[in-house]
Amino acid sequence: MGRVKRPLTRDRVLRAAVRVADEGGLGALTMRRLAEVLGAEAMSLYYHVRNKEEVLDGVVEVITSEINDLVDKIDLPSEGAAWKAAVRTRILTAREVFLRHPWATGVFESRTSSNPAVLRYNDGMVRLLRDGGFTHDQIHHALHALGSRSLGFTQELFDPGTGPVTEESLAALRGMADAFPHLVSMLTEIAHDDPDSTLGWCDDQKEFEFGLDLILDGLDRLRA
Amino acid sequence: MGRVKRPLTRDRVLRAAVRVADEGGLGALTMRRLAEVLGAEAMSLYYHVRNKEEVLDGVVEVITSEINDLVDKIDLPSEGAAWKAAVRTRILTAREVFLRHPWATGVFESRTSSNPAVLRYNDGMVRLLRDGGFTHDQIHHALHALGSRSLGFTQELFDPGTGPVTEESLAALRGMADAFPHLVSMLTEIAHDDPDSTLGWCDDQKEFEFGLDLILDGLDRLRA
DNA sequence: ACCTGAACACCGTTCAAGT
DNA sequence: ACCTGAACACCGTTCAAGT
Repeated sequence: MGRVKRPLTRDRVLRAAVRVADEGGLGALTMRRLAEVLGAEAMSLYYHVRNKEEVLDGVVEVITSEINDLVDKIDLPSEGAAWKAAVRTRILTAREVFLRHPWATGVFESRTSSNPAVLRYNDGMVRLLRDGGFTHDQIHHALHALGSRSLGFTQELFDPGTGPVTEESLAALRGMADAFPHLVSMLTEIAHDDPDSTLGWCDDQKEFEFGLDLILDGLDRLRA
Repeated sequence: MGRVKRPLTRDRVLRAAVRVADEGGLGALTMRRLAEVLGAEAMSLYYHVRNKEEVLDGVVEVITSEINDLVDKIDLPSEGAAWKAAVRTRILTAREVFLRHPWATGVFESRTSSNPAVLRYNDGMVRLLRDGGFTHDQIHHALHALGSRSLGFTQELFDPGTGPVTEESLAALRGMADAFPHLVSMLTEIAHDDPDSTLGWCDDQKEFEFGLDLILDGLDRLRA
């Protein structure tokens, strides 16, 4: 934060990009704003990165490195049946990083990046599954089946509302009973079972773990 | 495509938006280009939609309606154990629509939309799972576990390359053996097993079905 | 009610020029 | 080698004005 103007580097640019997005969301991450926080002009950035795409690729690298730093510290057995707990912990640890940088999932989704950090993360995943006794072919399928869950986040399309369950939202729900009877039945029952839910309609973490365990259990059954 | 200038409507605007993206990708979908194909000025669009966000929300609605038209025609038993085949067919049918509009997954990912079309799709999904004997609570978990897979697409982060397996790509792979030993071992074995693969490293459809079946089998085991 | 022209505030990026 | 000022081509959007 000092007033002294350190020279720009690719690394400083990318770390600043994460900081800008942390503070103002992905929309705040413009080349001009990025230069501003670095005490430089927008055009100076182009000496260190080719274009904005490269900044976003770099952001993926920075975030994934943060994940790697955390998962590298995990010291759990992974031989045989222990693979599952090891992979589960790895993924839930990675997830913590996305909870700190909620805007980052969108960046990961927008590119199929295979930078060194992501490759290293996947390499560790292959190792754990290998320890579990899976064949290379099974591991390949497993990584595809996990998709973004492997890094700790999911794309939710079913979102019955993020706010808390209120009298208004319940009334709105009743109004849709004719058009979407099965959906409304389900949601009213869920709201009724947990009327004081301060978490809103769903507990993201619980749902993530449910889906993750479903897949891990399924994989475990495939082991030789 | 007659020369006659029909009046703009919200519906015409949204359908044109899908057409523009089909032809030039999501990047081509600008308000100015959209107006152009409709034979109007960009500013005229704002009489029918609030802003570009609403155009994108509308695109989700149009695409999901296309999906609903297809899945509504499916006539399969869904009582008891038959639920699985019914859901599987529904999802793979929805997937066909995204294969026709590959740019659309990005739009779905960028918003948690609950427009009427998406609600209707989910309503049908709840019905099928209900027929299968699941409780409302289980169905709720199931929809979260499926995530975007419920609509027929996944977010792939593990992508070892889209091109075909060539001598160059294999050489590049060998160069990474020190840094990512487990990953490289896996990929070389996969390439070796299927050396003439014209599909490239992975068959997207096969991987999608593998992951889908893993989840559906897992859910089936939860039924009362 | 429906559409438009001109204008504004913002992008990412190029290029020639500075030190 | 590193940084910058001015400028360009493009956005989405506002607003007053047309029919």
